Amino acid sequence: MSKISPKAERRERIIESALKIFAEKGFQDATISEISKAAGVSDATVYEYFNSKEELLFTIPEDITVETIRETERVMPFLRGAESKLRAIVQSYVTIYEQNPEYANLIMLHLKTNRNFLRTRAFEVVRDAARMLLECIKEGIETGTFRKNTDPYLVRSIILGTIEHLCTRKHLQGQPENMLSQVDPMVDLILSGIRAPQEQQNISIHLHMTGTAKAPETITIVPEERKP
Amino acid sequence: MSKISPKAERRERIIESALKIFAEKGFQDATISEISKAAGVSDATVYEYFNSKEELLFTIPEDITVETIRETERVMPFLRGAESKLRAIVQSYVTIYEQNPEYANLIMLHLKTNRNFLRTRAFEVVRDAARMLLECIKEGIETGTFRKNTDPYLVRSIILGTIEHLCTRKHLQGQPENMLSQVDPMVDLILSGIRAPQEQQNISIHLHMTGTAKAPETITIVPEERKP
Amino acid sequence: MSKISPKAERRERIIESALKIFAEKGFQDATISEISKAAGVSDATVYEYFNSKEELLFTIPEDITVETIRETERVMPFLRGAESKLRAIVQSYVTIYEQNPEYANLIMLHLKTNRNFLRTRAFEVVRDAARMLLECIKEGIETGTFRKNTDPYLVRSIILGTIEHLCTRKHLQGQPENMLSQVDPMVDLILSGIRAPQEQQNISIHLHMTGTAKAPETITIVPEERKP
Amino acid sequence: MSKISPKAERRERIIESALKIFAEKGFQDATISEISKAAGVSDATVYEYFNSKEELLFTIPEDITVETIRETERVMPFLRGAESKLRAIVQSYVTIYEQNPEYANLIMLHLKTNRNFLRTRAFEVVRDAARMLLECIKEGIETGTFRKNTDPYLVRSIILGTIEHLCTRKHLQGQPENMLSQVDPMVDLILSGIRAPQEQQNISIHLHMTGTAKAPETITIVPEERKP
DNA sequence: AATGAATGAGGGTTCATTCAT
DNA sequence: TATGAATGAACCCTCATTCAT
Repeated sequence: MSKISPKAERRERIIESALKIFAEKGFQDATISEISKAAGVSDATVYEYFNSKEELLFTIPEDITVETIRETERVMPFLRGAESKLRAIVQSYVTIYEQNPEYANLIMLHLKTNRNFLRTRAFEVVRDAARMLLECIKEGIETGTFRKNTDPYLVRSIILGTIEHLCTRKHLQGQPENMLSQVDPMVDLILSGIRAPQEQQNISIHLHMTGTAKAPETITIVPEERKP
Repeated sequence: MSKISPKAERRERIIESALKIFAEKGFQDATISEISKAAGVSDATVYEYFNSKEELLFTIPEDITVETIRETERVMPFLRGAESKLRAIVQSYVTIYEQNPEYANLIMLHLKTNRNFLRTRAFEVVRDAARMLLECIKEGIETGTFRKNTDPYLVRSIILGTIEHLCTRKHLQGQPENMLSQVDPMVDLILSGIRAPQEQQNISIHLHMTGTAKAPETITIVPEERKP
Repeated sequence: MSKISPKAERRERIIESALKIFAEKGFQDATISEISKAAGVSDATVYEYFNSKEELLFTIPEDITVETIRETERVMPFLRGAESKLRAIVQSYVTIYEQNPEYANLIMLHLKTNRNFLRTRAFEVVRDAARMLLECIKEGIETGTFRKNTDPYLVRSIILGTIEHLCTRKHLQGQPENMLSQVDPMVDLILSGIRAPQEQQNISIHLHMTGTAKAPETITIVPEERKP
Repeated sequence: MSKISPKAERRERIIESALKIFAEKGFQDATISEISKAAGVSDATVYEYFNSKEELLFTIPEDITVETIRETERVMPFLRGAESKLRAIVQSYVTIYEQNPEYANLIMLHLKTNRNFLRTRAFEVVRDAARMLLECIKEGIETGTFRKNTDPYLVRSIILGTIEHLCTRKHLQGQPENMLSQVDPMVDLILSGIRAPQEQQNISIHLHMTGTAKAPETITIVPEERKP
């Protein structure tokens, strides 16, 4: 039924070529000529669809970003508890980047540091996603899952920063090979850091002072020796 | 007594101008003309000191990076315990970036994602610093301060990623105003996430004095001395 | 009927301007700006047609060289005897240079000594022409027209060297005014130098009629058969 | 006795370096910096001795040219006959070029086609040499050694052109290996071409017609048909 | 709607030459 | 006298963008 219009298809081809080439060479070192050739159209045709090289750049992440975020948002309601949600969001982020290396490359190496990108529709979606993460952290705090004095903004920065760092590192230096395997350790670590202290960790010691002896003036607690 | 040679002084001026302008406009959008004008020299003079625009770019972080890292390394021996060291390193990183906003800008927005920068002398120093951080984490694991199953590389990524994220965010969006104030919460959070469980240190002791003896006025908990 | 495409026409104009200007100022002192202006196009347009200044330089002689050489080759089959051929070739060379002074200038003053020109398609044609000349000399030797011990390579060097010298001299010092008038004397001189001695053709015959018999009406001198 | 002044020695070093480098790379592609470095002096020092890069270029051939020409001139009076002189001059030319390959290279590839070189003191010497050659040819004509109708200018062009061609070819293409071995064949060839016809080549045939017949009115010499 | 062709605008880089020391 | 240091003046080349067809 949904016949793709040849025009939309052409547009798509241009975007794909642009993604590939921008990711490989960066915005400045990529040329329209190169992109149009890869897309099988003329330079001028690129300008039929996009007003400028930069507009083309900024259009690339739109679809994929929007799509993925929407998907994640759709899953959210089915998850219970801040921890599960947080884990799901992180998983979602990393999955996108792992499955779309060129997209990841473009975002991490070329768009994230572009001032004009901040004024972009695509970036708004990114901002939405970041907000979702923030809400989730706040929820955890409110429900008592996370420490009361947790700074949700800081936690978000830690999460996003870590993902970005891993992703950038992977694309520049080839490590880590598989980012997805890092998700659980990373989330575990952060959750450990912000989880509210659990009751069972508090030990009550009942001292029954039998006899008439004076209570000791000093109680020395000697931690068990750690075996090296 | 050590009069600064006019040549070194000129060189310094060029580097400073370049830092300012590269940070403001990025590598590609900055022109040698602009930089040379800002430094009060001619275009050709820039090329007397640096072989190319890119060499100029890569020379900028050298001094400041080297200097700061060395300083941090000098402090290390005086610190006891992985936690203190880790905190000091983070503090050191953030201090540089906080005190040299243009340098931070250049690193975070323009150099971090530059493939050629990886082959740079300045980057080697950066790598050294990252290694120092890693060693510190490993030390914490070995001495039992941190969990045995901690992945030191992941922890490092979390730390560096967070710093980078905060820094990038500050330079693109103006927040957080003061990164230094984030150091302690951030380190606390991460340490909480990787600290080995030490019941003795976290437990609440409820003394129910059921006898007739007088309650002691002071209970001193003396942790056993840690052997260095 | 065959309307010249405007593109080819533009290209032609650029080549003509380049010829003029390169001939006048030499390769290094000519600028693309100058050439493009003379051709009535922009600098960038020159680069639409030629990849570099040097490529433009090397393209210039292509057409004219190829064309003339081919023409000379076409005439060859109609000529009988090495001497006639040799004379025709020299005539052909000199005619080109006489009729295309700028081309001559470019070749003699700027291309002949250019190392990279040796790797050029145009130069291959030049080499072909030189080979044709060589073959012709060899033919003369084989057929006995020229001395057996003639070194064909030397003869060729003499011929080409002379033409080049005359041409260079004309363009630098204005003399000789008309090179074509030098062709016959030059060829005569060289032929005299390499022609096989043929006593029969040069001898004076003195007839002293001392008897009363009737003289024959025809005396046929039969040159001794030459052993191949 | 003749202590070389250190200044003259410096000057000499600069000239030698310049010869080497100009010959190797050509005038335009050689840099003063390169030359001064090779000479062990500073750029500025080069300008103490020579007013410009071009002046330096033109100064190079002076000494060697003057010296060689003078030497040849000194030998001339001891030679008898135009042929001997002509041969000596050619020999002299070729010897210089053979023994000073860099000098030959410079002259043939870089100076010979330089318009400004014509206004040079060094070129005057070259002109003198050419005049000497011309005189020698004229002498041969006057003394009857060479044909009366010989064009001395053309002969000179043939001689100089051949030498130049051989020399250029050697430096660009490596052939001929040894130019000196070409001197005799070349001179022989040219002399054969211009030598006045010798008496002994006229053969007298005495026909003794016995009988009473009338002498023939016409003797036709029919050269045998050449088989194609 | 698509494009072949053209170009304006601009930037990095080089180097002969100068001059204060 | 020698030079380290500085630079003015150019030039080649690139490419995003436009526009007539």
